[in-house]
Amino acid sequence: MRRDVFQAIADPTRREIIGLLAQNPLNINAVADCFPTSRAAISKHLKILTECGLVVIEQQGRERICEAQPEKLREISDWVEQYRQFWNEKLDSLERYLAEIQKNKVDKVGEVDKG
Amino acid sequence: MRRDVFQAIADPTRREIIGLLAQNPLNINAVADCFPTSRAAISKHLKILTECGLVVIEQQGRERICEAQPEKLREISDWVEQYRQFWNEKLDSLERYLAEIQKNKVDKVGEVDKG
DNA sequence: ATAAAATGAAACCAATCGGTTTCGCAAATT
DNA sequence: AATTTGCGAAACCGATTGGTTTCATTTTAT
Repeated sequence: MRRDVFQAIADPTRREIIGLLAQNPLNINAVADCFPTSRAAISKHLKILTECGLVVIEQQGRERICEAQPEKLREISDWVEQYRQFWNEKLDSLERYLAEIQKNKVDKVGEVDKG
Repeated sequence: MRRDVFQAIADPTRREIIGLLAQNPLNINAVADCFPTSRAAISKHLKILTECGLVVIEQQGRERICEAQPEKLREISDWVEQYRQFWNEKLDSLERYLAEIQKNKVDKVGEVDKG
């Protein structure tokens, strides 16, 4: 099944799994041991992660070794980064606004001093 | 309700709404007019987007103006970027590998020429 | 050969999701 | 004053989600 990376990382458990596998590859039971849920549930999460390419699984005898493919996160990164300029602009104008009211306050104080 | 930004951007329609509102603020009907779904459906999407802070809505008479707050995407950016170093490393080692087999190929050709 | 370990697959469940239609209400137009 | 516009809320629907338990299969260890 074709899977969406955005949908895959929507679940907090799956994000944790990625964080876990980014450190070192683990077999499915080892991953499941890190969570309070059942092995079957983790196995389903891993299936979703492999279906969108965030994880690859290699069969080794009776074990299946799961490895993170974090470069697939570039799709997310690309989407988010198209808005970075936009949000920087907004923060810049906020800073200008704050600087402006700060300036006015100083001016007011000056006036009081004068008056 | 407390909402998760990751879950909010999981839906493609909601990502489109963000893209739309990043250009200029629109009222709810104007947003809905950009999609084939009903106004009620879009309204629900906007509710989710406001609940996680990706959109703010300002009442103006009978209209409600929706504005994107893309700086909230920083949460996504921060999570993804923690893996960038990791995936750059992997790509680097892939490049080294490709360079290596390329070198071997050239060596082989040299051998053939010699033999 | 038998037992244990690692896993997939299937059946099931309640909750959530993304969608709809309908109704009602307040603000703006006529 | 009557009508139109913009919208929320509610009820409903089928599909999907995240979880479970149980069972079968394959590999490895005893």
